Amino acid sequence: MVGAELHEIVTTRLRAAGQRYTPGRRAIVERLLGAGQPLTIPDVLEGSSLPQSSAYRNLAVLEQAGAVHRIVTSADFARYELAEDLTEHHHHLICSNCGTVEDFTAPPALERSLHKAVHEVEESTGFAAEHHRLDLVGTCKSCV
Amino acid sequence: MVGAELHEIVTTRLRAAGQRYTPGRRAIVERLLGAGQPLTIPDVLEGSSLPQSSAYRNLAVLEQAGAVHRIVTSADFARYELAEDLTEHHHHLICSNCGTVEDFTAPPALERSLHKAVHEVEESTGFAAEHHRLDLVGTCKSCV
DNA sequence: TGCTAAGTTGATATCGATTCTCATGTTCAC
DNA sequence: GTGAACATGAGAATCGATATCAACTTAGCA
Ligand SMILES: [Zn+2]
Ligand SMILES: [Zn+2]
Ligand SMILES: [Zn+2]
Ligand SMILES: [Zn+2]
Repeated sequence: MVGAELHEIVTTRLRAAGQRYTPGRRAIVERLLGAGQPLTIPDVLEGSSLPQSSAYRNLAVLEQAGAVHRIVTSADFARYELAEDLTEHHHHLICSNCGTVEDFTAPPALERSLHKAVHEVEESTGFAAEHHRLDLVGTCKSCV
Repeated sequence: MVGAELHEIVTTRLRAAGQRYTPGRRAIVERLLGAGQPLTIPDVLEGSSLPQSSAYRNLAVLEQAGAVHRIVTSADFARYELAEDLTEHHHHLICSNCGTVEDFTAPPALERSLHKAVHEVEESTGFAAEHHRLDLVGTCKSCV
């Protein structure tokens, strides 16, 4: 997905939610796009003149519109990334020491196995799964 | 795992952390054992005379001692369950509507596939995984 | 059984990430 | 251009969770 295309999709999704794609929102989306990993609010604000309250509000709006996904861990701050259908399906490596979150892509065989299991669980429990979430919790490279 | 055995293990773990297995802590462990699904603090307090501050403190102590596991979702309250090695390895069905969390056990083939993938990811990224976490997010049976 | 150190309790105060408020600024539609 | 609707940003408010601290229990020893 190239940048221009991304912004068009975000525009469409915001419109559908009765909202506008303002420069502040675009700045947030671009920062998330450039980061390549989920960012906290302080990360998003760093070196920017964006007010904190606007960052919180706009990330919430973008999440409601389906353009951004919020990741909550046991760390102090939540993290945000572009919605999966704007990037690609992936999972997370969560460092229990420093709190950083990295992306990783699971082997196709595992994804197939997952989809099959999701189906089985739906059948047997009556739970309607919207998506699966797989995290590996441990220690990241830079925390040794 | 039968109750008596469980309490012995909890006692041991608390001792190792320099703490005691008091009646209040035991009451919490028994409630978690009886529930069979992760409970919020209000759930734990319901119909009990346990003060809120003690519940928070003791659940934190039990978590540090490795007897209890804390689950954080996007719902208002965190949830607590007995540590996996006191029950059995399992995963969670998270209702995005009402916030409840149910346990489910993944098919052995999936767990094998997972372990293999975890190993591969560790090799390729340098991340040291302590455990994996698989959640299905969707709508529970009672939320239709 | 007393004694003391260490741990625990519970009411309350405090914290801090996030959300809410509202007056002002901006944008879109007609 | 005008008005309605939406967005902004500074600050206040919210609220789950944590810290505080004096009073209470317990464990271990003499
Ligand atoms: Zn780390
Ligand atoms: Zn997947
Ligand atoms: Zn539900
Ligand atoms: Zn598993």
